[in-house]
Amino acid sequence: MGAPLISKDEVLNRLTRVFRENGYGATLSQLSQNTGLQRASLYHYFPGGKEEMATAVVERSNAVLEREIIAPLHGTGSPSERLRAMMRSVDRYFAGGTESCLLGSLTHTPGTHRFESHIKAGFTAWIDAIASVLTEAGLTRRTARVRAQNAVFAIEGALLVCHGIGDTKPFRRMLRELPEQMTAVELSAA
Amino acid sequence: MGAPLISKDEVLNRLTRVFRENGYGATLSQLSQNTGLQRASLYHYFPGGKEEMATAVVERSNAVLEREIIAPLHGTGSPSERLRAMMRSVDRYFAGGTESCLLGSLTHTPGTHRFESHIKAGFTAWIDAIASVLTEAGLTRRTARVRAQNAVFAIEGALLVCHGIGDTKPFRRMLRELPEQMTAVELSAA
DNA sequence: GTCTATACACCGATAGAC
DNA sequence: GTCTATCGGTGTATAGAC
Repeated sequence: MGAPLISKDEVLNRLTRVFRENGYGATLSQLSQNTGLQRASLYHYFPGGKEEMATAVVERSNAVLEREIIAPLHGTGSPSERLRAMMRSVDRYFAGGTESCLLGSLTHTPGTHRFESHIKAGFTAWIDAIASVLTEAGLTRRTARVRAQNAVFAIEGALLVCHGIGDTKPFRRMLRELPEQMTAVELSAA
Repeated sequence: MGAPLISKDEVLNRLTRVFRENGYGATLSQLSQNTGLQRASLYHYFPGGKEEMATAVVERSNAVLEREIIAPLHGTGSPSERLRAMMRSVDRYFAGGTESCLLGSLTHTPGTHRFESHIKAGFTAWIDAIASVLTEAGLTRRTARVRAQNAVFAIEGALLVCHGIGDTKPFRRMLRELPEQMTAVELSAA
């Protein structure tokens, strides 16, 4: 013993999986089993215990959100192409609706006041990036902001409800339909 | 001692509050504190322990959903009036976005496989009732179903995200805007 | 860097007095 | 119908050997 069994990055990957499924209610036993490390070894990597593990996970997760989901919004192509690219990333990130959102899981779990700022930062960055693209697409600032919020609500709600009813199809349908709805021209008093 | 301090219905009210906030992660200490009853007294009402408490709470909660939120959809008035009535009920039920959804909280909490059927039943009944009204409003069955799903996704997602970012205003905005969006005429290839 | 062993609090649940 | 007292199990966290 003494030689590291897996890299710290791989440890974080596995911790993330557990926190995504269980929120802050994840237990050290689960985290230990899923990493293959004993509890005491986890404390070697994270002396601050579960709180430090969750903090590391949510910070890295927000970085992934930035890189995998937000960055495509600032890429090349038309606004609606970039929105479709984001939806593909979202579909991949949530494994077609089978995997949960870490921020959502943490929001629901008790004892997560310590992560409030991370949760808020993640959701806000996502909404802001979408709003920026929609502004670029010609929508007013206010409409862009409203539709960006609605899009994130739709994704998070679909994820939750589809998990609850045990059917991921409506989640994927939603992802397909969203870009067109978001960029549609406004109807004044239909 | 011996005389009941509060009615069983009031016990259920208080248990519901705790389960809504904490999901199945609610502890007997919390349930005891919020009811004013000692743990052992809770076992008098619910010999099956926490599982029986949660079952009673979710079953009653689904009955409330049926009575307070679904029933207005089958009332009098035009379809869009009934949708607006439902949104008012939803706003009241979630206290303007400050209170959580029991079904949502249970969905996210570990150890809730026992409530899967209740969760699915609640969400499904809600979606079906909305779809029925939208069909009545002249939408095709398929469009009605899709928009009903989207409406519940939007409500649940807004509830979650608004809780995460600590601002309930987008939730209430969403409730105001939803009825018009749901009943709008379809645009073919905008 | 990994492990075994352990400390101590809280968990859900039960026994039994009044 | 309420309570105090207590059980066994598991929770997070730590000590210390190798």
